[in-house]
Order: sequence, then structure tokens, then C-alpha cells
Amino acid sequence: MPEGPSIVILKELVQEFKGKTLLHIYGNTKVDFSSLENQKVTEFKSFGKNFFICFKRGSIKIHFMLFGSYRINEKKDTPPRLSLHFKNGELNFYACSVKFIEANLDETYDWTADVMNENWSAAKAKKKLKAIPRTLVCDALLDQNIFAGVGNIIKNEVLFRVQVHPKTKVGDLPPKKLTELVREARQYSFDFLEWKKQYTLKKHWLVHTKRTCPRDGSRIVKEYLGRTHRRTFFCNSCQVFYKTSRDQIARSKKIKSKKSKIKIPRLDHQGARN
DNA sequence: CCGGTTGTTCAGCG
DNA sequence: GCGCTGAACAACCG
Repeated sequence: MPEGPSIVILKELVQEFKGKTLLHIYGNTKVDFSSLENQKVTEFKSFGKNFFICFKRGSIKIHFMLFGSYRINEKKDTPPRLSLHFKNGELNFYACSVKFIEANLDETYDWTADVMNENWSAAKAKKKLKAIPRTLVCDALLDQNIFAGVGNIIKNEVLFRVQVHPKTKVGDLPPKKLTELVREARQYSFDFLEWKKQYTLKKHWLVHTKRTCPRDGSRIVKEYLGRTHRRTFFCNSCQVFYKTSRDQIARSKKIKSKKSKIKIPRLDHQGARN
């Protein structure tokens, strides 16, 4: 449920409650929302993996984390974290993080960072990436300040699509590849949205949970990579491990300064395959 | 029945 | 006080 496109689907599914008056709200959340009763839902919004139910006096922020779920006009057997009742139906949320935001959402979030948003800015994403050259691309794609909405599946699929090895550092990407990566993060998210709606998302996975590469038939590698050790699937022969010569020089200088005579061979710009 | 996970926060460490 | 890391949390599927 949790990646950005799934939240966009939720937003579309609840439109019948837009403008409707909240008659009753309850749940096992610690936050008290009773003051929102008899208030009208002004809007539903999404930012990355966050879902918002907006009222004049503030917004309920829902994050589904890994296990959250929802039901529209039906209930699950377990008690809801939050349940909203309207004249025309009900909205139930389970096992999710719930918060109340009083501040104006437009001023709280950088909407240019949301890959599903109409205000998404590829240029700003590139600028943010250039500021963190030593970060691995697999971590950069999961950075919600740069690619809000991108999750682990999208990360894996995007890296395969642009043929970049997950351990490549952001600063080692050739400029064209950087551009491609940023474009694909948004593009794949919209493909994800369409396939999810058609219930054919899994069928379209190229590497995520796969065992063989659809491109050259070689074995797909599964490793737990990056700062948060997330499941990463990739093809070692198709996805290029970029390493700039600058990196190589810096390393060889360091070694030389320690009186070592070992010469580090310079790699060309295409870099070494792992 | 157990192991694993589409994610984030936060305590505890150096 | 920072940046980093692993633990904790949660529910459902195979």
C-alpha cells in the first residue's frame, strides 16, 4: 500500500466525501479529533506517502508506514486507528500513523519534491542531488526530501530502467544519467499508478523480486543495501557501476602519500562493473 | 507457523 | 550537539 502512487489512488477513491460534513470521528489513535465533528472536509491531498484530510482549521495527516491499510464504506475485523463517518458513508484507517497539522500544508511541504505532484521539479531534484555527491543512488531515491513518494519497489525498478548499479554514488553519475534517473523516478511512478489500478503491477516488475534479468537472462542479485539496508534487486551485468576517475585519483593520491608504490589503474568513464 | 516486508521514528552511541 | 545506526513497531501473505 505505501508508495506514492497508491496514495494517489486513495485520494481518487475518497472524492465522494469531499465537501461533506464529518458527523462522527473515533478510533484507537491517541489524537483527539472530536473538534472536527460537524466540520466540512475541504479537500483531500497527498504528499509522497502522506495522505491528508483537510478541514478549515487543519489537516489530519495519515502515513501508512509498512502495514497500514484502509477501507471505504466497509470495516475490517480489527478496531480502526481512525474512523470517519459521513452522511454518505465511512472511511476507515488501520495500523497507520495519525497526526494533526494545524499549519498550512502549502507552506509546510515542498511540493516540487513530490514525484506525483503537478509542481514536481526535476531541476530542483537535480540540484538537491548535486549537493549530496557521496550518497549512494539507492539511498538518494528513497530520500523523501528529494523524491517524495518513491519507495523500495520504485527504487529498484528505476535503477534497472536507467541501468545504474545501486551502489553508484550520486556524484559519480554522468550528467545525462543523473537527468535520466530523475526523469525516470517520476515516469515509473506514473506507470506504477496505472498498473496498480489495472491490478497488473507485479506482472510489470522487471527486477523487483525477480531471479533472472529480462534483458540478458543473467541472475538477478538480491542484497540489503544502503543506509537502511533495504532489499535491493539488480542485474550486475546490465546496471553500470559508475566510478569517476576523480575518485580514483583521490584514492591513489592518498595511498601515494602513505609511501605506497601501488598504482591504482585509472578506469574509463563508463566505470568498472562490480 | 514462521519469516519476511511497498516505512519511519527515535534512543543510544561515538 | 551532531550524525549515524539499529531496534521497535505493525499486520498480513506465502
